Amino acid sequence: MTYSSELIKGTLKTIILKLLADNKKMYGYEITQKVKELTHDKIQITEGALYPTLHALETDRLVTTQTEYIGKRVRKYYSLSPTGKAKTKEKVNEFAEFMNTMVFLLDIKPKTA
Amino acid sequence: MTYSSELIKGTLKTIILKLLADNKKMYGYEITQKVKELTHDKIQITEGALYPTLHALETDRLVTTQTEYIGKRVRKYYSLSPTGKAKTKEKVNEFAEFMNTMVFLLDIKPKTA
DNA sequence: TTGCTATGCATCTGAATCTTATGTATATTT
DNA sequence: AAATATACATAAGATTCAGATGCATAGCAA
Repeated sequence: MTYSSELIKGTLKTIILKLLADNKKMYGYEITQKVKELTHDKIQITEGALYPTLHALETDRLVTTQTEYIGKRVRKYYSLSPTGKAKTKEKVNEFAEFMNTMVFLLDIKPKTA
Repeated sequence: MTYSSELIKGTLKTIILKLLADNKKMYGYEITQKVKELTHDKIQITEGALYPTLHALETDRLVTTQTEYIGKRVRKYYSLSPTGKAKTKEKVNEFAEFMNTMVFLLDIKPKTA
């Protein structure tokens, strides 16, 4: 099962930033695998969504990059800049608030675990 | 304060369906005002987003419509069809699950009210 | 050794969904 | 009389994502 793609919209950037905040440096492919793993395949980040987003984060100076070679294969690592760290908190907080609003609007009962 | 628009993406249809599930029949303008009111202006539905969405719901047979005249002014009421009611539960549940996934992914602490 | 799968980067076309602007018209308030 | 609120709607443009495609290296199984 995968969430209908429309739900992911608007959260991708936040997810990526949060992963980078927790892992110091990660490369693109690693991010897709980590999200797959953490969400038990419920969220799959496609490459067509991932790379443009990473490039946008770089353009906005929220991440810095360093290229490494594993054998002959290129690997591009992304790390949060100080601005990026601040932005991450901001985006995560905003999403948390948004969730509270939606819980109220949609009258969602908390899970009795 | 208003949530950054990207967050709303993908949830608009769900919000509208849920409102109709709670209110039997509503017209477009009423929906925008109700959402504004319930969210204390944090979510604002623009007309450019609302009407195409309502028309899409009608095309998909999730809602039925009835036109009324208030004086000389047209008012178009929307009501959920049986299919629409089922779809509403489906969408709300999906969003609830999505939120659980995101809470875990983003490591969001529940609010201590 | 050949082919399949995984790793790893990237771009492009198209679809979906939203914002902003515009348009029309009636009703109410100042 | 003018401004604001109510009420519908569409159109152009921006954003953002999925799916397809492309290139290349690496590992594993037949």
